[in-house]
Formats: sequence, C-alpha cells, structure tokens
Amino acid sequence: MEKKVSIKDIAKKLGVSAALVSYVLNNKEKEARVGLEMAERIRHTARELNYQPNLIARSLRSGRTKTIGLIVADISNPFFSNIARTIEDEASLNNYTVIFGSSDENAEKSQTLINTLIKRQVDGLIIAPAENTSPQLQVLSDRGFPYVLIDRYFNDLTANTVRINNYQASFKAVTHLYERGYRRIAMVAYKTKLPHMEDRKRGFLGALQKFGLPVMENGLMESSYENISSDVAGIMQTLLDNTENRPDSFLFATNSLAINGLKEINKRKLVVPKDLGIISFDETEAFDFFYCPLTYINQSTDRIGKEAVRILMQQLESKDKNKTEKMDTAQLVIDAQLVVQRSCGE
Amino acid sequence: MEKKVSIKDIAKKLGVSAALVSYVLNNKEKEARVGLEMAERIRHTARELNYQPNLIARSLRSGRTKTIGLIVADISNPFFSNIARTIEDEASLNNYTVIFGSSDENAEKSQTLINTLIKRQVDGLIIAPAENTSPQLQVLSDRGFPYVLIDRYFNDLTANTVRINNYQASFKAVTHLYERGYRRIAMVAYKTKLPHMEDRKRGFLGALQKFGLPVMENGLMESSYENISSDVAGIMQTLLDNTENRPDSFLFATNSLAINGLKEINKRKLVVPKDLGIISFDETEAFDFFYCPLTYINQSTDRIGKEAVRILMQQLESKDKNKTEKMDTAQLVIDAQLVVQRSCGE
DNA sequence: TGGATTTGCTTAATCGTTTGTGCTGATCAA
DNA sequence: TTGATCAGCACAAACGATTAAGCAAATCCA
Repeated sequence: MEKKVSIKDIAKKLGVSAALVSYVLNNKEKEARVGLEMAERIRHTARELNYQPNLIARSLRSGRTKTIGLIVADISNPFFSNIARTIEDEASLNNYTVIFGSSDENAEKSQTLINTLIKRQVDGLIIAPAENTSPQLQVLSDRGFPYVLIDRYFNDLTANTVRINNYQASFKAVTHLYERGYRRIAMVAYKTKLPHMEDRKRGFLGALQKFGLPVMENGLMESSYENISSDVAGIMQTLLDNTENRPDSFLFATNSLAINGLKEINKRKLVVPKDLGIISFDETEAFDFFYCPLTYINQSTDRIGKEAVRILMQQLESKDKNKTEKMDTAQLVIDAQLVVQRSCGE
Repeated sequence: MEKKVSIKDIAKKLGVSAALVSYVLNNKEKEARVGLEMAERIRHTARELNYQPNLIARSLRSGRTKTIGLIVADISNPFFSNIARTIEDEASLNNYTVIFGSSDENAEKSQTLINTLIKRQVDGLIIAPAENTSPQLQVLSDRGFPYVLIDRYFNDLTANTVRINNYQASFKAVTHLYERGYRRIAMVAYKTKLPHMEDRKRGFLGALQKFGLPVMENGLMESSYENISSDVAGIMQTLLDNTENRPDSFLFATNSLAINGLKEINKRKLVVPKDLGIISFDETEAFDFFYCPLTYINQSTDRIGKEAVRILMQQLESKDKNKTEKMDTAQLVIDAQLVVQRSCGE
C-alpha cells in the first residue's frame, strides 16, 4: 500500500514549512499572508500528489469528528433503513458522515453501542431508543452530550425528540374502521413499556370508548420482539380460530406485526377487506403490494430523518458557539397521516 | 459538556506518567514491568473516572481506525439494508464499526463517497459498485487499498468479489418457468452495462435458446434506475396491453423491478399464476406478502455480507503482517437458490 | 537615513495515545 | 566492595493537522 501523502510531503517537496501548506489548503492565505506565487505552487503540488487531508488528525486537533452516530432497533427494518437513508443524505449536506448500529431492542446492546460510538468521538447521536435505556440517555444528558431521539421517547427524560402523535394516530385509525362499519376491532401491539407503544394502545382504547365499543376478549394482544413470528402466530390463532367471537378488523402497531399477522390471515384464506378490515402503522413496500393494498399510518420517515438531523445540527452549532448556556430541548411531534387504501373497504 | 477524561487525567490524579497508565489499560503491565499495586490503582481510577479511550487519538497513532466503509446503491433498499445489517454484525464481532453511504448508482457520487471515506481513514471498503466506476476501483487497487466488491463486478478489474452466479440463476429461473409450462417468457431488467445484470440477461437468453424458445418481441425490456416507476409502467403497458402477443410469464431482474411490475399487473387485474407466472431476483418481505407468494432467486444477503467481511478482514490482517507481498484476490461465487413458492403454479 | 510597518515565512505547541529508550535505586553474586 | 541485573517508573517522540507567536527581510514614511 502506497504511503498516504501528508501535508509534510507537500512541504518537503517545496522546501517550506508544513504550516504554510496548511494555511493555503485551508484558504487562509490572506490571514496568514502567504505569497501569491507560493500559494499557487502549494495548491499545484497538492493536486499533483493527490493529497487527501487526514480527517482523523484534524479531528484530534479540533475535537470534532463531523460524524454522527445512528442507533436503531434494526437497520434491516424498512422503517429504519428509510430513516437511515434520509439521515445519510441530510448529514452529507452538512458535511457529516454516519456510523450506525442496531440495538435489537436490547438495552445492553444499546449501552455497548453508545459507548463504542462515544469512544469514536461522534459529535452527536440520533437514537431510536430501546426499552429500559432511559438511564443510559440520562447519563448523556447529564454530560451534556448532544443527541436526538426518534420514534420513541421516555416520560422521565427531557430530551430532543422527533416522533409522531401516536395516540392521535391510533385514534384516527380506529375512527376510520368504525366509520367503515367495523365494530369488532382488535389490536396487535408489542409487549413493551415504551411510551410510544403505550400511546398507540391508549389511542386504540380511547377510540373504542368514544364509540361505545367494548374491548373484546383478547382484543388487545401483545407480541414480544424476539419471537415475533411465533408470538403473532399464536395471537392470530387465538383471535381467528375462535369463530363465534372473531374480530372483524385489526389494527397492527408496526409493519412487522402486520406482515406476520397477514401471513396468518392468508393461511386461513380470510379475505381483506371482506372478512377483515386492516390498518397498520408504518409504511413499507409490502403494504402496497398486498392484493388489497393496505390502509396504513404513514410516519413520514423522510420528515423524521430530516428533522432529527436539523435539530442535532442546531445543538452542535450552539455547543460550538456558546459553551455556557444549554439550548432548550426540542420536542417535535409530527402529525401522522392515515393513508387510505383498500384494506378497509372502498 | 463535561470535559472528557483522558489518560493524562488519570495520570495526574495518581501523580504518575501517562505512559504508565497506557501500559496498564492496554494490559501490557508485564512487558512494561508495572508494579502490581500501581496497576490496580490505575485500573481503579480509570473505572472511577469512567475513562473511555479516545479512539481517534489511537487511530492517529496506529494508522488503523478499525472502521470499514460500506458503499451501496441505496441503503433503504431491503436487499442492501439486509446486507448492511449482516456486515454490521460481522464487523462488530471483529471490533470494527461501519460507515455507510449510498451511491444511487451514480459514478460521481461513488467517487465522492470513496474520497470521503478514505479521508476518514477507513481501513477498508465494501462496495456494491455502480456503473462506470471501474476506473475508481482500479485506482484503489493500484494504491493497494483493501476493498471487496459485493453483488457486482467488472470484467476489466481484478478485485475481491462476493457475488452470485447470475447467469446460472437466470437460467435456472427460466428452466423452472419452462417446466411449469410457460413458453412466452419475458424479462424486465435494468439498462446498465454492469456485468452482473448482463449475466442475468444472458442467462435468460441462453435458457430460451436451450429450450428452443424464440425471444419474444419486446421480450427483454430494460428500465432506467432513476425513473424506474414510469419506465416499468411503460414496459408493462407495452407487454401487457398487446393482448394477442402477451407474455405468459415474467422474470424480473431485481426486487424493485418486480414490485413496480406487479403493481402494473395488479392494476390490470391479471392473476398470478393463472394469467402470468412470475419469478424475481432478490428476496424481500413483500414477496411473501403477495396474495400468491412469489417464487424468487434468493441471493442470501447473509452469506454475502459475512463472506465480504471475512475476506476484507483477511486482507487487512495480511496487510498488517506482511507489508511486502500482496494477497491473492478472492473471487467468491455463491450459488443462488431458487425459492419455489406459488407464483409459477403449484 | 532611520525607525516603523508590512510581507512572507518558520517555530513550536497542541489534540490523546502509544511505545522505545533511559534513569534510579534496590537486589544479587562473587 | 563492586559490577551486573532487574524492577519500576519517567521521558520524549511520533501520528497529521492547526494556529498563535515570532523573526528576518523588504518596504514605507517622514
């Protein structure tokens, strides 16, 4: 491997000091009073040797890596990979790059990831936090480390957050089902204490109450994250194979739950929307792809990603300029859209 | 923001030199003959102050960042995000982290990404190369910079590669369609000179020839990457709305092509597999989710990711040990599996 | 002409870690 | 008693870039 060319190599070749080269390549020739001719020669030589600045060295000096860390539950989940893509683009516009990691909804992995990224000196973090990670985040807050939460949040933690109005979204979904004539509405959610999921459940229950619908027996079921496939299979068995007491519609709290649930529905030859109305949270190609395109709650991953980066950049800027006072935390609640397709009837 | 604690802080607190602290925290007390008691005190203080080593500083010294760069066409495409997840996990096992970027099949963006990642001193790259980027990669090779190509390759470039046997895969797909009685087989591919795509086309044509089937008029259509939605819509219009000369089956060269194509098929109320047999490259949740689960060519993103990291790690190791001779390049061709579901009849 | 200013560059410190070398005092063998 | 050995630590340079401070020569002004 060829030795990388450094500022010193340029300096040596021209018989000048490294400082001079640095000034020129950083366009500080004016302040540093570098001669016009010399500046030209330095630039020329830099191009000639294909000089690429060592950002590691620069980072060490400046204390800033121009890198942000992204922690999600699973980068292979389309919801998160879409957000990742937006974050990548937005970061790139600000001359930042992104290091990512998947927590698998596991608090321990989350802590490991946070530590790793901090050791790597990322300037800030964007995190879709897992359950029970509130203390980890509190430590970050206490240290004044910049981060933005996406998708999820904690009641006992004041932090920058970008998320949707989960309660309203669920409420809207149930309202839609109700208006389309469904009365026996069941919900399949994750078994977790994460508030965004609790909100979705509460929104569901709240809407049922508003319409005077009783909560069905097993009307609100919960799957684990780890065994989603078998858990949802069990849930659907409970709900669908009890023919005299079967729901007429489902609200799924995430795309993965919907996909697993619909597989079970298909297995039983139940037809959407005739036999069952369906609404799911999250967008994914698979929803449009269903024989009867799904009505879903669109979280606008684009918006979430953009806002998260914007807020993080603000925090980083304010940290640079203003060492003393801390910025206010931003709490951005995005209005989720119900995208009506055909899974609740026409 | 609290000042980060460095090795010097620990040293100062104990009234010893920074070197001593470094030796202990790197478990080199034996070689450096550090006193047992002192080692204990250093370790204790490090824990007490919650010392986290600054990896940027370490990297500057060592010349190794323990970071790999990942360049794919689009991280939000499930094919790539699945690979990304595997790469993340494998890298993590080797104490590496991953920086990623999306090239959008654009050679210029690719060059920018490569430069950015190299400036950030990544130890190696894993790349799903875009069209016309062979010269960029040749430069890497000439400089002896370690990288591994995934999914795609170039005929004029000798490089480490992990990919499937595209020709065989296409051939197998057509054979399957033929055996199920389909005779008017069309293919929808990308308009690109990337050899992996050419291979898929050649495999398609080769199989037709073997079975003595003529290539239909418009039997091999190509979509651009940028306007895939409208392009595929046009293609499907050409093929499907010409009723007397309609194909009886389709081979889609990627998941995105299939998804766009099937939307058009659905619009026209054509039923799979009765009216049309379907096979697609790539796996995605959406395929299982179709009313008639798709038969597809499984590229095993897991295998690709794992092997790519393994090969890259080998290259990095050999570079460390053996500065002079270069390692042989590894060309790994994985056998793609045809996963038979129901889209070509039972 | 002589002091002040400007021009054009160099020196050196710094970021945090690593690691080869060197120093001091204790222990040991003869 | 003396020279060698060794334990236990400190010193200092290096990685590559940035930047405040300094210095000599050229130029300016009166």
